[in-house]
Amino acid sequence: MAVQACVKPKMFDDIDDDDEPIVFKRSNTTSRQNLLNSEIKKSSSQRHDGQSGRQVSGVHSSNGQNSSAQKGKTVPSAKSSAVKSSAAGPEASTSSAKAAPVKSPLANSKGLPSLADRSDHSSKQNTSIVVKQEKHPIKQPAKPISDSEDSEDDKPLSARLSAGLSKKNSNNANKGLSTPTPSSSQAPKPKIIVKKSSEDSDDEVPLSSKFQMKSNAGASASKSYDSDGKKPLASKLQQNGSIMRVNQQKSPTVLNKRPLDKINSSGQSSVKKPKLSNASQSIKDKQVSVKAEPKADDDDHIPIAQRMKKSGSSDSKSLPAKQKVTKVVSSSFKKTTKKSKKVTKKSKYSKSTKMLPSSGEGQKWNTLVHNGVIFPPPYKPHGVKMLYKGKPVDLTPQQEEVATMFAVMLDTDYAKKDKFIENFMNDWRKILGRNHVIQKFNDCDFSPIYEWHQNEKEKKKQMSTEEKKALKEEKLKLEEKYMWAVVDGVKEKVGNFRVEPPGLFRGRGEHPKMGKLKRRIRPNDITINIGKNAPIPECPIPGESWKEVRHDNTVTWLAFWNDPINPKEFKYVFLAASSSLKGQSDKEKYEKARMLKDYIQGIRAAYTKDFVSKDITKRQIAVATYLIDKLALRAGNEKDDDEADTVGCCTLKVENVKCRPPNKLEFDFLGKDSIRYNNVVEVEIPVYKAIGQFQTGKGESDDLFDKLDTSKLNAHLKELMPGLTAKVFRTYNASITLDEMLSRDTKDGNVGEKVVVYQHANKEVAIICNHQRTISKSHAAQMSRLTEKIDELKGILDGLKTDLSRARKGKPPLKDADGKQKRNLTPEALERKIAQTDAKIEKMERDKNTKEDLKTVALGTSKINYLDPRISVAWCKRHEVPIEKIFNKSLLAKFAWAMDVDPSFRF
DNA sequence: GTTAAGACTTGGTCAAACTCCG
DNA sequence: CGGAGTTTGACCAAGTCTTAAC
Repeated sequence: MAVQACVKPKMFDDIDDDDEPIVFKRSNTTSRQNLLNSEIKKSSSQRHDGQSGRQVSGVHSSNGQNSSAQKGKTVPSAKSSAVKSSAAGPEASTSSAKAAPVKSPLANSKGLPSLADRSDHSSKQNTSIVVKQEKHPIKQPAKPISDSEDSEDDKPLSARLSAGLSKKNSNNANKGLSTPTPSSSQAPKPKIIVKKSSEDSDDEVPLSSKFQMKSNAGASASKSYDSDGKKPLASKLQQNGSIMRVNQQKSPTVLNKRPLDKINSSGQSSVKKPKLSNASQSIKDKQVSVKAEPKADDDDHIPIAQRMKKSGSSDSKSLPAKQKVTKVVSSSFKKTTKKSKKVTKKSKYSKSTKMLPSSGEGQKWNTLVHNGVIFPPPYKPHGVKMLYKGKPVDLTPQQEEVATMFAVMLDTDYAKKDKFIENFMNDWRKILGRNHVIQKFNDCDFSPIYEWHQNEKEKKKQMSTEEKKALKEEKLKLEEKYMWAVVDGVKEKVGNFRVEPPGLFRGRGEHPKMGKLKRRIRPNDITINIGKNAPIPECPIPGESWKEVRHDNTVTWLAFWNDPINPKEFKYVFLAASSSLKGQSDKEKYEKARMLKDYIQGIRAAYTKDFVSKDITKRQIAVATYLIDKLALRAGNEKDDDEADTVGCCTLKVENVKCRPPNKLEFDFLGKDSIRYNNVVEVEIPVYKAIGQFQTGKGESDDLFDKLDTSKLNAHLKELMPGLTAKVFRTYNASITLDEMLSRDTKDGNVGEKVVVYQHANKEVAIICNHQRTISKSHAAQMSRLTEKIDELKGILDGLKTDLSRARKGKPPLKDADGKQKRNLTPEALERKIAQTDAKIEKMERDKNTKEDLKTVALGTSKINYLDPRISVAWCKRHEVPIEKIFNKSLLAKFAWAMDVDPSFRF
């Protein structure tokens, strides 16, 4: 039973072979196994969860481990899946089937992206440690077709399916690199590894990711499906927000949550090690240990709501029926697990733990090796002279550099803003010197530089493909060493290893500092954080040196410098999103949100009660919490005067909320990034009244919640549930909405139709979170082009219909627009053509509507930050939708930790 | 209890890369 | 092959939240 351990050795090969896309499928067998695996995993991972992965294996995260195990078992099923698919769903199968063949060829060449990669990595890594390996090939069934990604939402477009195949194969590519190292826990000595990796190129696959695919996963835990559990907030739905909300309402539920019951069932005591659910658990544990022992026991002070949950909470999920099945097995596994765990533990347990404060110290890593950061190249003067009062002006390179920064922005809105110009001129004047000929902005003519720049851009564009490629390779060569770090022996991608180049600050909204010169950052501005025994990165600029070198393993940053615009703030260099460090905290974030599911009822009941509390502070907290819950508002920290004037819940001003009798509220304010939030919502009468009370006697620009700020609010939330803060509600509401919509709206159908359901849910979440994007400049043109095309098709359709009726009477078709005689077709052929044209028109209209519909909605943000990827992965497995249709390459890498979730997982 | 510092997540934009289509 | 359209990923700003300091 080494199960946990890890490794999955050579999957790579296997995978490669297949190349096919991965479809998740679940078969009974599989599921069982999954369960098992999951259990295992859980136990192991969970517990340490934080650390789990890495430590244990040394290499990867827990996932890895599991995966291996699973793989073995799983495989069979997987394979079958392919087959099955056909059997299974009529339509679906077709698509998949089709796809598969096609793809494979491609695949070979490139390899499957994500999966392959992952596997690869894993294998390598594992090696080191390895415990068991089984390899099996997991195969992946058919590849998906990529559908066209269209985004259509609502409509069933059958069409889309067809589209595509393609696309994404390319992704992959990477392969190997991984070099994983063994390392593990303690020993830090990685270097070797590092290098290797670089070779590989790219892969981005995070180690952790590697595994994945399997189907299984923590079944037990996951299971919860409950319908009851989720309770939707009625709220969201209800809103009708003017913005665009759909109105749906789901009121239902909420009422009771099953929590209690379920929870209990699980039986926690035993839980401890064996299966923790994950993060949440870990969190709990930590807390407990740290501060709280007491807590656990005494609930007294804990709010009711909380208490309910206490016990079971996280585990609750696990319990359900499914387990039973598994159980037997599981038990045995557990044992194993445990053992292994122990081992593991030793090594790492302490280590990585996440950041939860409680757990002792927040150590994030044991060894950290990296090469520092790379600086932008020095400025190269172009010598193009700008005009001042119509005459060319000589500028020093430094002066020219700043002038050029402005010149290249001539065609942006920034260049037209007074504040921007003022700040720019102030900083530029400092460089020009007091007596410089250039004094007034209005006498400046930057156009020669602007044109020079446009010209350069054009030249670049005109370069041949080879030239571009060569340039790219050169850059890669230069940057390669900075792209990776080795954390506890595992090679991980670095996120932003390039130091920000100098430029003019582009604040969003009406930022008081826009246009200020963001000066060049030098080594002397940079603090490096690296393992104690690791070699200190060489400073890339000869003759200069780092400001400081630290060895702080309680933080995750590799380097930082003070923001030149706001010296009190820092710019950090972190690992990429695909790293296991980030993955772990991501997972913890979602586990916390899932925990909220068990408390939410109590919390809602509590704040509802406080809407009429005599204590005004309580009332404000209640109403604010309600708004955060129902409208997914952000907390709203206080801001300084030298920042854009935006607000969140706690900083709402009286003028931002208008009461619309009888019980509606209109919100209108600028939120994060100065994105406008404008929504009319129907609220409970007590809330409506309370808002009115908060407004009375205040001026328009006074704070609506004068007794409140985010720290008070969060302190209160923490009393309701451990670790609860305002932002958790956004995550919770987004994920629960996705989960519910998917389970409610997914119908039998082909892959394309299912993807539409997903996109529709995704859009709903984006609307709830107010994720907007600016309408593309060419939107109007694109729309009218679509309309034109549709009209053209309609004209053709009419012509065909005329021809058809003539043909039926035995007459020849009319001449076409050019006066040429058309071919004489049979009525049947014409009918066929008419049907085709009809379908085409329909699809285009759907596309057009979708496009209009989504012109201001950004779907990506919620997918990246708010939707628990396990919901998507499990849904894909349940419905045989290839995960690649939902997640692109980078998302697959980022969510590697979620890939082995059990198909029955529900948020 | 407030403020400040510090660390990390969230978010929109834009240009490059890629896909589609004629 | 070329251009329009779409998607991706880099970029870096702007939030949230915790903890340390007064």
